[in-house]
Amino acid sequence: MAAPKRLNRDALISTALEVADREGLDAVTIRRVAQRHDVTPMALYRHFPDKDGIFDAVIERLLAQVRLPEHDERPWDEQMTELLSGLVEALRPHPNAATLVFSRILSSTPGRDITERTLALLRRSGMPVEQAAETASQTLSSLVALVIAAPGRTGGPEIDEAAAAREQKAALLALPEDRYPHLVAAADAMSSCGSEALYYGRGVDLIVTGMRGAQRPEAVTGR
Amino acid sequence: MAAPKRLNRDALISTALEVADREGLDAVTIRRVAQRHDVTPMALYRHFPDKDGIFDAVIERLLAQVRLPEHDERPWDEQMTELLSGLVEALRPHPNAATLVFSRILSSTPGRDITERTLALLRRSGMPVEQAAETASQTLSSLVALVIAAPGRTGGPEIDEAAAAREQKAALLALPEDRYPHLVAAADAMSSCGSEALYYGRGVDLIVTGMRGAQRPEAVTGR
DNA sequence: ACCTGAACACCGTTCAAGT
DNA sequence: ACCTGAACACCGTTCAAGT
Repeated sequence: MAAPKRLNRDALISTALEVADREGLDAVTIRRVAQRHDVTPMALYRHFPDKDGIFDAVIERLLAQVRLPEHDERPWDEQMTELLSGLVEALRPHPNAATLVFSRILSSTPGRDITERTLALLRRSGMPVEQAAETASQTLSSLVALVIAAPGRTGGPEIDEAAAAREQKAALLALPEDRYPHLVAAADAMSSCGSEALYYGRGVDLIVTGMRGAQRPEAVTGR
Repeated sequence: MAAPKRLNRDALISTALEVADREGLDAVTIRRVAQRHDVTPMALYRHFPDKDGIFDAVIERLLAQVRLPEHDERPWDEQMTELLSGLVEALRPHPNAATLVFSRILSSTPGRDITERTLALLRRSGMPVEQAAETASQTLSSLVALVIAAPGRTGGPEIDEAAAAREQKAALLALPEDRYPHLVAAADAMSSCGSEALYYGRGVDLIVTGMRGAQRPEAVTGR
């Protein structure tokens, strides 16, 4: 008879994600995840090839939450906005884990689906294949960056987020005002999101507007 | 008499950066850097408070290379393009280290200078302070993302870059064409930069065009 | 099939010395 | 002032076993 398996892959992924959310990516260790399940570190190797495999699974889960917009006759930029907003929504709750997406979009199935759709919409907008590929790549990584570097985030363990934001703000306000007038004036907005909805809404708009501009060559400056 | 100091802070930073470039960020360890200078790990603690201090110094050096454009009467978007291109040029040779920039732009002097100038140009474009702060934050992190996730980069140790690109391309070409028609068609462009100059030039344009669009409300869709 | 246990080659960092 | 040495509490991972 098979031994009753005590370990569950999905639960392990959840634990890894929780640890990442609460204490940062560096706190996610095989030994720590194992401990939370009252199991030897080596037990995890039944479910993942190695530590990176755990991260792969975490990202796959996050990206799988993204719902692709229905195929319909709406303008491409409207659908693009919906698609990209979906990606942002999926990553927002997990800014620490988001870093892992950079190297993994094309190696997970849901990531490939998102990329495929982005490419499709860019092609529909009139872009040649090569430029669409470049733009898709730039776009998706930029959105990940938006989540990682959202004002108020330190990138660290994030024990007390509000305190970190206050500290950040104080540091900016303490800057010499003659050298950093704008940084001092924007201390508040640079150290915490007034409205996350607005921050991400505008972030997506920045990109989509840039895409639209690429379709109107006269708007592009070049270098 | 003071003992002749064998260790040099700048040289240590160079070593850290070299290791990062060649073998990835994870390969940068205090012990490894120390070993390259024929010194005990503890010797480094004379020059840096801890490991993170080494990373801080690495990023400070990279960002210090960015030359801010002269103050002149050219249009804001032209100056912005120059500024952002300068940042990209500084980071391009060090994609592995670039990840560290996210959490450090505002905590290094050159990073603050870059951010201050970005804010100034956005304000000059007509943006209100809060939006300028948001946009500056989004812009700078997006450019970092461009470097980190440039087609052809795996994010890993990068032993053989060309081989990794070929492998990536083969993986894309092996995808089912009915489900991923665009991904298959764009396999080449998704797995390596045809022209890095074009990739980064268009990347900067994407952002700057997005900024211009924020000044023309009718171009913004919203959500 | 699923998990354990001991071991190996690494980490960052503290503390107490040496010269 | 500058560096060493031993030690501590961690890592990921291999190998060989237990049930």
